[in-house]
Formats: sequence, structure tokens, C-alpha cells
Amino acid sequence: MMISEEINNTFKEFLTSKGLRITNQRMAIFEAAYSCAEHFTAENLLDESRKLDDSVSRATVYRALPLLIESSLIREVDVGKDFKYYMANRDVKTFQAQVICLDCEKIFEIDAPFMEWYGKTVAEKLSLDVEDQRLQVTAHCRNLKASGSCNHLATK
Amino acid sequence: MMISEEINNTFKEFLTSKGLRITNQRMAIFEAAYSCAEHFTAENLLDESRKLDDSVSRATVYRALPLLIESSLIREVDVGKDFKYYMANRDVKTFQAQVICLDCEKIFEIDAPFMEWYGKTVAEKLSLDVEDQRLQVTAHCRNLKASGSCNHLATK
DNA sequence: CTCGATGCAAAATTTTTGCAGTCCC
DNA sequence: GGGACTGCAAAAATTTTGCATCGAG
Repeated sequence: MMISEEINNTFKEFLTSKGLRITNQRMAIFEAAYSCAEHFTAENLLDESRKLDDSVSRATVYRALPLLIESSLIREVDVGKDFKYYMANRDVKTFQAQVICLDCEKIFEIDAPFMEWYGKTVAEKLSLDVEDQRLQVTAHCRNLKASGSCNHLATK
Repeated sequence: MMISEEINNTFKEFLTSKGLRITNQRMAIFEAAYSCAEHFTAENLLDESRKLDDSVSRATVYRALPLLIESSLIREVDVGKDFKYYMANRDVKTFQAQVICLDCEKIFEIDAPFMEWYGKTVAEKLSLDVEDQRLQVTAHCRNLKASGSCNHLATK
């Protein structure tokens, strides 16, 4: 998959605006992130980045992730495992909830627009500035044992 | 704080029903968990357990936690940090959301009954059996800089 | 050139596990 | 007395950090 020149420049502009340097490793990590269609881990990202620039090290990936998050180009998806997932913010829609399938290990993102209302309500009542919200449902596939797979979710 | 004999027996009955043994260490860990008024970590629990029985080891705490969770006597509260929090299930209320204060490091539990509806809706649409749900709001105290503390939340 | 950025390996953190000895039933 | 349970320490697994070197501007 080719990454559009436009989004590519978005990251470069972010780096420049922060007084940070545009390095081959940072660009490789960024492009690798956008080459992943689904959620990915830091380790996945290291592997993909090295396909573009084999000099990328694990440390640089971990140092680049906060930059990609701060620039809103990717977002963190923490579903309570030992490690975190990330995903490209291709289209920033409404708030999303995660449905985590315990059978097929997949994470499905579904729109949950009422989260915005919920955050505002909580913030109002408690005098808070909301930084982040998450709504997650972990579940088993009801049909798994019958059909042998839970790919019915993939039709979402 | 004295733990009621009744809840104490609940754990013993759970262990017996599972064919597990009632050991001094397990009871100390259980009582320590119920002596904590707030959320606690595995390390907190180790410290508290050792006040009751100094032979308790870290490994035994980690091995006892799943038992306490399975028996519904405590529940896990994962707010996305490197470690997990736990808390005694003194009164099993409706569904609860967590408000995590980024300033005072406290976690506030608030009722969010609509989570039950949400889980049912998702389960219905996707043919799932919901195992668990979480709704979390991380936020800053709006008045922190003015008042120097965010204890207004404590009045919840 | 200069100093921010990188790779490497060691450290840090939390949780898990193997094993020899312990003690509950 | 037998096997479940425990403590200890080492291992796992992911992320962070110190330091010498590299390279973007």
C-alpha cells in the first residue's frame, strides 16, 4: 500500500514544528505504521519498520511511538494485556469502543458516539478536563463451538 | 477493621468447593485484601498480608489473586498502567466506570448502569457472550492549579 | 560543525515458573 | 503420609535508559 504524500508531510511538519529532526528511521517507522491495516504491537512495528530500513532499532521504535501518538497520526489501544496495541488514525471519527474477542484474539472497533456525551456529563459533574476515555467489551463468540470459528464478526 | 465471620467463611467455602486447601497464607492474603479500603496493587497486598503472616511470599500473592477474583470476592481494575489494581467487592453494585485522576493518582468508581444495556446491545448484534466490560475516563482536575489539590472529587 | 538521534546492551518492572521442602487434610 | 501448597530465586516479557557514535541541518 502506498502512503499518500499528504499524510507523509503531516508527520514531517509535526516533527519540524517541534524542532525535531526528520530521520530515515522515524519516517520508516511512520510508514510502517500506516502500512498496517489492523492493530499492531511495538514488536510488529519494529519488524515492519525494518523491512523499510533495516537499521531501525527497538529503542527507536519505542521512542517514536509517543511522537506518532502526540501528532494524532496513530492512537494507542490498551485492552489490558501485558503489551499495548496501536493503530493508524486513518479517519478520526466519533469515539470508538473496542470489542475484544477472546476466541480469535481480534479487536473490533465500533462507533460509540454517546461516549462524547458521557465524558461531557462526567466532566461537568466533577469539574474535570477529560483527557481520554475507553469503553471495552470482552466477549466469547456464541457460535464458535458450532461453526469452528468466529469470523461472523468480520462481517461487521 | 474486623472482617465479618460471614465473608470469611465465603472464601473458605469457595476453596473447599474447589478442592483447594485452606492455608494460613491464603487466609492472610484474603483478610489483607479486605482490610484495604481503596484500590490496591499486588505489591500493596503483599505488604499488608505480611503484617498478618510474615511468611507470605510474593509468588503466593500472585497465585491467590486469581482465586479471589474467581470467587468474586475481589475484582480486577485495569486502568492501563504497567500493573493492575484490585479492590474488595464489598457490595456488588451495578456496573461501574472508573474516573482516573491524573493529578492525584486516585481512582473513583461511579455507577454507570447504561453499561449493562450497552453490553446487551453489542452481544445481540454480534452474537457474543459478554465476559467483561470497562468504561474509563482519565482526566485532570480543573481546579487543581487554583486550589492546589483535587480533593473536591473526594466529596463524591 | 554541533548537538539531537540512534543502536546496542544492560537495567527496570511486573508477573510467572521450577524446584525442593512444608504442612493441610 | 501423600500430594497440594509454599518460599525462594531465576526466568519471562515488555519497555526504558546510559553511553558512545552517527548524521541532519
